[in-house]
Amino acid sequence: MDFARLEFVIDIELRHLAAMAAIAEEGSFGRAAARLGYTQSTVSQQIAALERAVGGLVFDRPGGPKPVRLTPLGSVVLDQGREMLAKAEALADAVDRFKAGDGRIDIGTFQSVSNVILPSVVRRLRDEHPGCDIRLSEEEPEQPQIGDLDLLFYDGRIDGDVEHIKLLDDPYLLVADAGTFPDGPVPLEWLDGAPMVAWPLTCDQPLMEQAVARSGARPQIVFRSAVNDTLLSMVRAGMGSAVLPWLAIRGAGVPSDGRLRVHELRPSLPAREIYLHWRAGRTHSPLAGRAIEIAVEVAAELAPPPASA
Amino acid sequence: MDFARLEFVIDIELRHLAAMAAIAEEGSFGRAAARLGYTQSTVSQQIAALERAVGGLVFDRPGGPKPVRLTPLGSVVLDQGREMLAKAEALADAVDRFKAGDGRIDIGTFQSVSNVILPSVVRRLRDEHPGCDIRLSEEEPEQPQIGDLDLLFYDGRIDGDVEHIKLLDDPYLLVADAGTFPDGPVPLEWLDGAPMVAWPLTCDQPLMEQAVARSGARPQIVFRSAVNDTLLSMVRAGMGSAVLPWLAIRGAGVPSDGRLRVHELRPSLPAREIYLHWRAGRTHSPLAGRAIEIAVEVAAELAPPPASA
DNA sequence: CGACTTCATCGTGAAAAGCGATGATTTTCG
DNA sequence: CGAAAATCATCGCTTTTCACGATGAAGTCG
Repeated sequence: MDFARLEFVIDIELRHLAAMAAIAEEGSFGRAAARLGYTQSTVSQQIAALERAVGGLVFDRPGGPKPVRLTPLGSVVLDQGREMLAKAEALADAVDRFKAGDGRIDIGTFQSVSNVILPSVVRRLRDEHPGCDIRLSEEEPEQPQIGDLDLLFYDGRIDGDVEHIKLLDDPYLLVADAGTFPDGPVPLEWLDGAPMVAWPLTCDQPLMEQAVARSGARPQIVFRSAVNDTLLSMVRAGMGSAVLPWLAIRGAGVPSDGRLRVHELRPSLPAREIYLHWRAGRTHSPLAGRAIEIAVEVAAELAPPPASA
Repeated sequence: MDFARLEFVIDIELRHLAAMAAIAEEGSFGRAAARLGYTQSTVSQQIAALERAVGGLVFDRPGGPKPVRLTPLGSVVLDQGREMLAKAEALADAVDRFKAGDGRIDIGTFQSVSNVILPSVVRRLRDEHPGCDIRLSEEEPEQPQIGDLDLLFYDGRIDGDVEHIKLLDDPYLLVADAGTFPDGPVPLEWLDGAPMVAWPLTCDQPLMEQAVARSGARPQIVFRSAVNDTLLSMVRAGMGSAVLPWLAIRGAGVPSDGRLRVHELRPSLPAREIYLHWRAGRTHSPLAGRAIEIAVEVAAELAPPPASA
């Protein structure tokens, strides 16, 4: 922006333009003053200041009961001034809308994480703030970056200057074709050597597989895919079992699936933790603040009973 | 205009928005202050005032050498604020252009009056101010009205609250077919009973005809038209003579015409007076002021020698 | 931990805003 | 023609705001 060009405009005050507009409509300094809640002398001085700023008279004052009239310069100033006032009103409106919670919010979501949570959050947010502009981005770099996002869902901690809140613990469960294992909890060691399908080694997946390995079981990963439905189809096809977080299983509608069985693991694996992140030290928009609250609510409602299957 | 909506916006100053924009670009209050010619503490207080006005922080100040960043609210305010600043610049530009003489001017001209003067005035005005917007209107009510015109040419005085300047005396001359009269001045009484063509009875025409009548001569008006070329064609065709102002004769190119002769009248008739009018008490635009000067110049150059033919 | 950078705050003097009262000028009306 | 009314400008006056310089508080970096 070129600030040199603003040299004398900087002295123009919106108050003065508003006074000028009121005078132009009323035809009198005094009536304009009454309308604006000033005294006549104040308005007189405001116009004097404006005329000093633009370097010329903006009204001809005939004196007596004749209405004042815009000078040609005054017409120019008022034309442009009205546009400035319109922009000022637009600013006020935008600020009001922003405070009311409308506005834009950028949310990052990664991988299969929160394909259950996020839709509910978006739904409630849109219901509360029909005018809001919600943007989602699902990128998957090596290290998730908060970048310019307002909020970022991720199943793990993020380094950088970031604050976070844990939304829920998402326990790992075993999904297997009916008949593979007897109903009920499955000991972790049964997975040793078992054919399994699994997610790619991103996000929490490496940690989970390390936990399995630490228990001594060495399953045989026969297929990796990030697509849950594909994995579950493979399970149904007898290709192998899968250890998936509860959210992913629920999201795919497994409990109502005839061929699939869901088993708890014994001992249970460390649950995947779902976090919501945002940049530290940044002031939230009202919308972002509300989104965090909603995400916590949704997570609480979704939270699996500690030990049910 | 709705002034109630401006309640809190009225407290926003362009200075503060300019400071905000500079800070957003520089990333620092201090550098922005240096750029704007303020001290850091002043800029700090300006932003504080702006934040008071919009009711929320517009920058996050991380402290230390980290650059300050816009809050979400700040983004909203700055987006709108930049538009306000752009309008402010537009105002400054418009005022500058106006002062430089660009802008609009409305000029009224009546009847055949000033079909010689006005083109030269317009030409010079346009040469000096290529960007100017010149509007001419040629209306002919019973009483010419200044209305919203900046300038009004008329061959007589106008009542109302009007100032004026006399541009020139436009003497009446006799135009006749070659051979009708001997070369040289023609006594007014020779017109008694003579066939003549003439303008309609508007503007100065009635006054002129009354002057002729007062001299005792009673010419016979055989045709009236406001179109000079038509009148002169009739003179050429032997239909009759014409008493026309010098400007009209000059405008039609008569002196270079083979069949027509131009005679002075003895005694001469009171010259038609060409005035330029404008509303009293109204401040001129620079363009209007210059137009008046140019009109006077043009008139002076056109002024006929007192007694030549 | 100390040097450095950054913004906030404090105190001060000057400037300006806004007010009420008064003045000057013009129109209107008796 | 003169009195009344209406209008904007101006003059003190008080309160607020502006801008400054100096100092303080908080963070980063070596």
